[in-house]
Amino acid sequence: MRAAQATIGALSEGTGVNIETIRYYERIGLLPAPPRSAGRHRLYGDTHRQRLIFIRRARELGFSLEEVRALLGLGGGHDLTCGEIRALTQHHIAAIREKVRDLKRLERILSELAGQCKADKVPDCPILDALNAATWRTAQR
Amino acid sequence: MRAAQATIGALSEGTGVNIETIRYYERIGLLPAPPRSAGRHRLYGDTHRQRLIFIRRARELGFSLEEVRALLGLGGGHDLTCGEIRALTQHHIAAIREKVRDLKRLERILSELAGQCKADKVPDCPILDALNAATWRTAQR
DNA sequence: GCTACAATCTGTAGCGACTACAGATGCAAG
DNA sequence: CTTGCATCTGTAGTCGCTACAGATTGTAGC
Repeated sequence: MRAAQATIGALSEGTGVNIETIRYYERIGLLPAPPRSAGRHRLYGDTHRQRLIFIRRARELGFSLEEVRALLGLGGGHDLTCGEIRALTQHHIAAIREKVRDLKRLERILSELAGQCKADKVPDCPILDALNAATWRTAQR
Repeated sequence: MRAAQATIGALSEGTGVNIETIRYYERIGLLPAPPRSAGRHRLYGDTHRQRLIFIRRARELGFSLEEVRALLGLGGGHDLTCGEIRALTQHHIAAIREKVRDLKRLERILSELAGQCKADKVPDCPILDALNAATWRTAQR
């Protein structure tokens, strides 16, 4: 383990998290405030780096910042049990599946509309027509 | 055609667009300001209703408000050609496909992690373990 | 030591697309 | 006329950052 003391720039470089975002995470209490240099510059150690990487990975998996907060055990005293984390995850999976369904339906509709465009030869645009007439109608939300 | 003059509440009811959202669309110039009653209440006609439904449908298809503005021909004088609209649409389709791919990858990873949870019997949580160790790593963005 | 110049600091405002108030009016039924 | 809902304007909040401005600090070359 090298670099026990990293500046915010080095941490950003090393984790792939934007500098502004790191400060933002500190402000909202996700990342603990690190010690400072004589001139008030932040100096991060390995625990901070690991925590930040954890946050980034959880974000990549689609957890919201509030959920990350819960996963980190910052939510009012007690850590989540494994069962609670599993429930949270499965809730996510369901949401993702629904979103995939929605997007696929959208893609199909848009593809059909685009397919009706005969390369600038038609007088009026079938896509605008569809937006005005809407025989397709997406499901109610 | 009934109800040549609808209040904002009736319009909202009839189109499925929130009252606040209707006022918001007016404020940003997507929906023209309607005439008012003696007491400054908005009174909408059929053209407004049709326009609002057009906006809602375009939004349902994933067009941004700026794109809707373009589709409506509000973007600085000239309307979009059919070819431009088609290009816009196909750009969307590509973006949607990419999002679907990302979400499916996410779903697969989360499902695998959730599957490793053996219903509260294991000592430590495999999901948290994964967030800390991250052998899976999602692709760089 | 001095001078550049880069990095970091704090604080605030902006993004998209709404949503949620507060506090003041208007309107329609009984 | 009163009651109570609808609507009005204006502003602030949401989420997860991102982008400044303007002031300091850290560092490398001379």
